[in-house]
Amino acid sequence: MRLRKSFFNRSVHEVAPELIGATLLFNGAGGVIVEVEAYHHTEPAAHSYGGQTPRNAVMFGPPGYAYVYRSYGIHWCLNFVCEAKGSASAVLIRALEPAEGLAAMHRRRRTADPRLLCSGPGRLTEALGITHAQNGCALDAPPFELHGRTGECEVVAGPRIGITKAVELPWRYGLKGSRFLSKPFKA
DNA sequence: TGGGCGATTCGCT
DNA sequence: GCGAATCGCCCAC
Repeated sequence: MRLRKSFFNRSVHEVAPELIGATLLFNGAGGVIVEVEAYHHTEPAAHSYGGQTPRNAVMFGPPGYAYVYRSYGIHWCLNFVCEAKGSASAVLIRALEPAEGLAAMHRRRRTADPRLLCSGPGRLTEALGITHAQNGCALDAPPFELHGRTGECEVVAGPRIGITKAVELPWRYGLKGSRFLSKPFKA
């Protein structure tokens, strides 16, 4: 089932685990979401924690849109804006299991190893061809295509990766046992 | 107005 | 394991 904007108009803590097993395509390239992290404006690791700036403005807008920011001056990271307008919460998409548009993704990533295509937030945006041009784009319209998961899947949770604030919050979610995680979950 | 630092990745040791 | 690449934001001067 195709995900509409209303899917995202709920608590980020409901949406994030439900995105595991969903399918994300961009211009026909992408795959199954196997790892995400939730960020909420009330918690200091979120970009929106300190209030609205030109960079994070999309986070303060309505849910169901893409927030894309530059990480370490090099990579692009893709988020889905959640909750009601002004809540400024989002889900960071961290890893996909590649499924569609494999040739294009291998070309953009310059690797033959399928596990290096989309296993990391910077890697998956490069594989799909997502940049700041997509900041503020609707998620329920081309070139984005999002489908809800079709069957049951086992979701595991743990602490988020690569942050220095609010490190203890277990807001990283993953597909149990997936070989395409950016890092394994602690057993 | 400038220096430090971050939701990262890659290559070399 | 460690450090470099590199851009925008933020806080201290």
